[in-house]
Amino acid sequence: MAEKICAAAVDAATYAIDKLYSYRVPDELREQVQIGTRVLVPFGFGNKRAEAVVLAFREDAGEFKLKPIVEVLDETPILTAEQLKLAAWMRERLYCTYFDCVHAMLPAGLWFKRNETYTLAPDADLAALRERGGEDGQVLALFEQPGQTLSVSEIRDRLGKGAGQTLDALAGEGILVYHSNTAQKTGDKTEKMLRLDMEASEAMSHISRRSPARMDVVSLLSDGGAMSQKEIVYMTGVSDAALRDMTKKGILRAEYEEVLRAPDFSEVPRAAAPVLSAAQQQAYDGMAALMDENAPRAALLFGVTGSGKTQVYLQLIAHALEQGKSAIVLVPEIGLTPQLLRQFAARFGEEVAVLHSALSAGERYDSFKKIKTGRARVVIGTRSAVFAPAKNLGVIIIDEEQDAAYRSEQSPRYHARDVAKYRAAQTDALLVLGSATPSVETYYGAKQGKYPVFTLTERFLGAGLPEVIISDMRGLAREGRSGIIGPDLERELISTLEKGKQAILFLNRRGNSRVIGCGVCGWVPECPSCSTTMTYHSVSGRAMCHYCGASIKITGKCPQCGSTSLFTETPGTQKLEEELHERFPSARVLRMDADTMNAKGAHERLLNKFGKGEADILIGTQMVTKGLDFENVTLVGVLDADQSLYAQDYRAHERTFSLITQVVGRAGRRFDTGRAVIQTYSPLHPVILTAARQDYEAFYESEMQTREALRCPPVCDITMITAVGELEQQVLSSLLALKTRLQSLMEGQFADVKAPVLGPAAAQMVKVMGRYRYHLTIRAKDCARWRRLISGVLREFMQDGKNRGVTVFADSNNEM
DNA sequence: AGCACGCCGACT
DNA sequence: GTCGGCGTGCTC
Repeated sequence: MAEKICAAAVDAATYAIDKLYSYRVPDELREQVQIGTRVLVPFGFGNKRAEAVVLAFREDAGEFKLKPIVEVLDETPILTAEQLKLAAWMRERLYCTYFDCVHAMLPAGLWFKRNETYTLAPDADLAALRERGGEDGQVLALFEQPGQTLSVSEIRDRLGKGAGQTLDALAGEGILVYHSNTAQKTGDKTEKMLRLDMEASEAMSHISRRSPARMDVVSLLSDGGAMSQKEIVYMTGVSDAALRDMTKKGILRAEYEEVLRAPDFSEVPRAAAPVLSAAQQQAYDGMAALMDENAPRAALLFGVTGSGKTQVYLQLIAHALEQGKSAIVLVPEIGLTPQLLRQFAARFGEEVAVLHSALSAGERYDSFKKIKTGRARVVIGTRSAVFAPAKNLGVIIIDEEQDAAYRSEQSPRYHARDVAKYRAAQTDALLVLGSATPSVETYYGAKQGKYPVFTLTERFLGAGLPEVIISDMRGLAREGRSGIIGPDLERELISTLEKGKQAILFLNRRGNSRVIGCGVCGWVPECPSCSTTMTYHSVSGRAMCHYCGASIKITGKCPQCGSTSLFTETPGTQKLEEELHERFPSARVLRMDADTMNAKGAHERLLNKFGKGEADILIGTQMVTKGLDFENVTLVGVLDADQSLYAQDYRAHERTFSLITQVVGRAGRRFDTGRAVIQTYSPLHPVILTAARQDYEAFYESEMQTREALRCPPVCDITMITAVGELEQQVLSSLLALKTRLQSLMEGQFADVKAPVLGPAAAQMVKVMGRYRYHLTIRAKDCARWRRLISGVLREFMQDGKNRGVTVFADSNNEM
């Protein structure tokens, strides 16, 4: 029999050298090696073991002297033919490696912690072997007796990196026996908790006066409690290495605690099919008919907030199940609430599998297996659930399809909507894009007639749209009015509280940025490795950088001029809370932001509290916009609607419109007509005006004009090439060289896709973790030919030794 | 990216 | 003489 050869995607291969590598399949592994199984292969000079996925079999190896597959990691193929095809499709479009794509499709729980060991052969003559000099001798000196086993990491620790080849050679001679056991990773199922392993006073005596951070750690843990490593680092700014050292010295003890549990649905009582409203029924009928065509079909379900899209989804999924098919439902990261899960569980019980990043590795693996074996046919999850190995797919639903969370910011930089489109087309499934404010791209597609639109306009149970007040904030400061709550909002709050109703106030910004500075010399803490101002956190008394986590202790004295006039300003939720307490002393206020949401389950507890009417006003950031449904809320305020309006990227308008529309939709969801106050400094801006009227159509028309004028998607594709590196000059000059190369290719063999290249321009955050980032921007149609040009230039760049230390990547139609 | 090879300066 | 700096090239 001819020798069997397979082609595999190897994880150790970087973009510059990514291709399918051929390996010899040893006879004894013949049966096990199949397309879609993962294997362990030797790669590179040291024959370091690398993980790989078998993608094809080959007849002939060509010139190469092939290395053999060492081990097979799966009993049965872990990836289906459909998934492998999808991987190839992604690689071609996303400027990433084969393995990146494959990796994105598999749950973290499936990855292995490799423990490679070498055992000295039992019959080895140690004395004779010790006579050997050089590297062999050094390696052998580590073994004290025949039969002894050492792990590769141990050997590397003692001898440094270079031992690989020597080990391999000795194994070849039969002196050492290689073995690898692959224990499934359960790493992120637990969190590392640290506690003091001795009395605090004794611990202190073990610490040098010169390490204040370690003293902070001891005093932090002096009450005998345990804290997660992450929290300790956050509170004290101590390094991981210092904590490790303290653990080694016996000052601290590490424990591992389970972090999260898989949601348990067994207790959820089953619910019957909902009765649909006329509009819901019409939308359902239309989409069910599309599903029954068993052809690539898509539809846009355009339903205002509160119009009951979820009921339609549930019915569609039930329809798919009746046909013996399966369904995938995608929700944005923050949309995946326990309330929503319970709804699905009530309807489909054990058929539901949940996939999202907050699950532990083990749980994700369990869900994955449930789906792969067909035990669960309803998958609900965030972005990566789009890869779920659902069999016989009937429908893929993307809820709030405009949400930015569907785009991955790491390689592979895919958009779940694009992947879903491809999968639906490949498997003759129906793709449903649901939204109250569709992305401009999606609505454009609908206008082009690519898919039908089903509209839900009436709000559930007939609740009306809120009355919207656009509150002009210009000139208020001149009138001697300070603070974030304007006169309109104040008036509305008073009347809401008088009626015993509830209000939600929304701050249009990320997290809780508290600035600290010196009132005398103007000093503000700047991150040494990122281009940011550090924000002050009162819990830890430190200023920290949100990008790299670096922090400095605030002592109450300005490090620059020594004055004690440090001030902190809280433009965020804390300040608003204070202002509310001042003006409405009797109102009970709940604050929902990153600061209060750290503890486990805090989110749900807080919402429950608000839902039960234990508070009058809920304030928060992005988190409060989605998925909340409170009967008693009749007032909603957007405090700074402009915040996201003037951002640099072309999706800023879209995001602002969507945000305001959704927030406004929070008011008056049930029987009372609600009111919404939008505070803005641009009361005449079309985005604000159309959002206040909840007039998507008008917003779309005006936005499309902008997109055409600026040549942005969907009118044109934008490819962005980003270079990142530690030396700013080098990043700039390499990127400039790349630009020149791109331009010269577009003069020559790629004249057919010629387009102007803009940049290099500094990224919004020029410096992150000590690395500078610059962009090139090109507006051109993203076609196969174009991608060939870009991927070619990227590869060339990475292969050029001059660009060492600079990494580049490209992506298409991302935010800028 | 990693890792080995190779070619030059400082130091036992 | 050799140890080790990092420039250069390769990974089936």
